[in-house]
Amino acid sequence: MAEKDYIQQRLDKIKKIRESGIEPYAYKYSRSHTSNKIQETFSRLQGEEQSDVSVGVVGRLAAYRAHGKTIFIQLQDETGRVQVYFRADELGPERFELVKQLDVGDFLGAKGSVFRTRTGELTIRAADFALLAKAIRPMPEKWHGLKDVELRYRQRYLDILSNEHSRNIFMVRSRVVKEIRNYLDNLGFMEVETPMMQPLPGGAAARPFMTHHNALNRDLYLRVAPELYLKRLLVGGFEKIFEMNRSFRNEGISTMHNPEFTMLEIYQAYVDGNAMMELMEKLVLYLVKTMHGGQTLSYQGQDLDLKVPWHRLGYTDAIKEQTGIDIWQQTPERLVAICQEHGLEPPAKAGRVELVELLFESLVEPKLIQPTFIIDFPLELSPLAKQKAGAPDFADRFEPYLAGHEIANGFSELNDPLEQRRRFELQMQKRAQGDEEAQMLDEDFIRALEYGMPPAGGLGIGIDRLVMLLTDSASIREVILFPQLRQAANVRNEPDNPEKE
RNA sequence: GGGUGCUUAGCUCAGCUGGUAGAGCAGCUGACUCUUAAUCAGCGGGCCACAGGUUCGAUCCCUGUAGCACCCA
Repeated sequence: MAEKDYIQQRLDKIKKIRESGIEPYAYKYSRSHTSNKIQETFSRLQGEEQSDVSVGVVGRLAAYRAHGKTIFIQLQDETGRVQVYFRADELGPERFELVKQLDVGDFLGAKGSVFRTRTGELTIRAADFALLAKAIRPMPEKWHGLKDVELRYRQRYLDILSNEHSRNIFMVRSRVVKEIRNYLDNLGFMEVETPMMQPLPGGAAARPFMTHHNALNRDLYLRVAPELYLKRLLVGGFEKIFEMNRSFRNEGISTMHNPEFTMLEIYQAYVDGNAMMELMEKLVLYLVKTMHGGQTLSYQGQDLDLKVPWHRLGYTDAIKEQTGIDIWQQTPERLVAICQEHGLEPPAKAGRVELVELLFESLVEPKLIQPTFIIDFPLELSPLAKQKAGAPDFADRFEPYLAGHEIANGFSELNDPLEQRRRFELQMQKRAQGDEEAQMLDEDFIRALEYGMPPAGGLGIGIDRLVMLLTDSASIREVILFPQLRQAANVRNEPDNPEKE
């Protein structure tokens, strides 16, 4: 049946219901038990036994089974489903007629005693009920749910109401975020909020979104990272801080990238990157234990063992393991040849470090299945990290990899203002040469460093990717409630008139 | 950015070598006072993503566009 006919049928029902003196969009209903509470509280009921108390439940009508003068429905609330039983002889003809006007998708409240049916299901025998909200569109298929990936993302409400798996992912996500806050709180970290709208987008190699503030008449950028503001707070004397919130990168969309994503950044004064590595591995192990009860995780058919300490492997050594070559001993021409031998096509103007980076991302990353910290990154790729002691071309920096994906990034924070200025200047040179991801010199940040920043370790964790691991999700879109999509071809409310009030 | 695939009823999906489309769920009508994807009988529902082309004739073949998915850079 055509969509408009469904809606017309429902509208006709609403008219009929209103004519009988009932408002189909109620204000409230008094609930005494959630669905799962019904199961817990009355599990002892046996045989013909019936509860002497009356309970009130609410939810969306999820299943409707009519048998002449009796009707069974299932109400779905956030905790699960509970069955409600309507009898014509107990409700009277008028009330029973209203039950017949109900559709799957409507919100209802019902009151009555609890009993167990012949088939053993705990059921509420409705003494009274109320329509709370009438749905005028048909729900997704009751058995298969909503399968169409595009619809699942565009109309996520349908996905979470009809697919338990999706619903569960977002409940896990919520718990992960909560447990992280808990964990850090217990360690004495303070949560802070720094600007998402920044005059200069700093803290990561990424292209920003730009916006404009009318009253100030100035361009602002959505942050690509909170890093430079959090470090200003270290200057200010806060010693253990974190921020867990959105950052924005104006880049491609993929199974691992959404333009807006959630990042946790943690900074601790007077420690170095090693302390942050330990914090990282212990935090993840804690989450896995809390969520899954063990120290292993199954992700996309791979078993990951999160026991600490995780493997540490040097950046250079990691490439050597995969290629057998010490990359720093090779000429750029030789590096291009090595790339090509592995089926890679380096961009024409790629310099030495870009070639090395390409080799690392293509040949090493996918092999890093079990938890591994890659350490000692090339300094040129790490403009905000402190040099490695005794190895000035390398940074005291690490990235943990799980299942072939980078899930965090951290280092001993560079706190030498002169060295930081030099690094920014190198970035600006790259920028002048056309590298749009190179970082911009932030004078205000340098000035803060000039007042003195304590030595500190910093760590940034991609929360979306972490949730992917913990929920065995193959795409970042599965763990973001409303992922960014292209404009649908057939949407009706196109925002060509955003001024409507 | 490149390649491959998908798009058919509100939803889940069939549709052969080109001959104007099917099922289940959902819906409507009727039967049914303990059902569990209730059952039984009947009925309705389609811009076959969109725009062109080839053809006597296109859901099907070709080209383009859009969205989505996967792979590659």
